Amino acid sequence: MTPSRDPLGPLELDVLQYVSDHYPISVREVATHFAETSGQARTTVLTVMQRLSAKGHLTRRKIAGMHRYSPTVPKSELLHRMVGDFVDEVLGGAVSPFVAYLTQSSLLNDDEVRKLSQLLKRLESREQRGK
Amino acid sequence: MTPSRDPLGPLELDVLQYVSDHYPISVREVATHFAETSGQARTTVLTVMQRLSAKGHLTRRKIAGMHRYSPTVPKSELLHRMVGDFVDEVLGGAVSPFVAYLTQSSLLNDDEVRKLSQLLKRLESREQRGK
DNA sequence: CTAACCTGACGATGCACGTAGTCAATGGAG
DNA sequence: CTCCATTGACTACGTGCATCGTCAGGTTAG
Repeated sequence: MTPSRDPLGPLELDVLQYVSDHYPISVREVATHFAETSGQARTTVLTVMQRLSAKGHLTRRKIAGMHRYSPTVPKSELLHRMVGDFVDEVLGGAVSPFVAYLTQSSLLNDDEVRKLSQLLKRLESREQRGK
Repeated sequence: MTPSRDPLGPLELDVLQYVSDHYPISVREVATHFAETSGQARTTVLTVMQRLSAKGHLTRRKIAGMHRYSPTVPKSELLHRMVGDFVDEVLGGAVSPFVAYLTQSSLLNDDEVRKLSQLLKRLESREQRGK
């Protein structure tokens, strides 16, 4: 099942990302992590993961008597979609505000500037070939 | 009052942005717009705007017998904060996913590529002076 | 001045998410 | 085989947002 484009809540997002970084993972492992970092109860994490599964963001297989969860889409695609949704819904499709954000903040390190530079070159050549 | 960093719901966000683009604006005008575009009732818009005011995102003055709303912060700052929140909360502070997103999509038009280019120049010179 | 109309305050409902308890099933230890 | 610990399903509740109705008070057209 393809994940729906439902807006996820903050905890759902955190859990999904954690699973994406550690799959295949059991509820217990995820619960332990979130119990330590944010203090949620095991059942809370379990519920969230069940909801995430119901929404199609996670799948699970029964291995050695317990469920191990994995994301339905790779993390790169997950991030891509989240960024895309943000750009569409919040920024109305315009990336300019993000560019403006970058100019005002000092978030970028040398490496990221380099990546951005490469990106730009690629974009320019692509644009010239008529998008 | 400074707006709180509460996560806003989708409609709250839309309304806030619309007000930011048309302030000072009356509830009626906003309601008419959203009635036409998304079909919400006047009272829905009114309620949302009251919540937005309560949260400190909007202020209002009584002019000619009715309230006219304005944002408490300019739109540029609003967008800046929204982008910042998104980067922090969803991307965990890393802008790389954003860059990756840009490389894979054809969202950028010539103008935005140009802006990006200028941004990059500024960034490079800044980086060289040791951030 | 008064009635119709507009405006805004309040209240009510529904749904989604965060939160977590309880209980049943399952699997492993003796 | 039986008992305990782990696991997961189900249920429940509080809060926040979307939704809108109602009603009172203010404004305006006659």
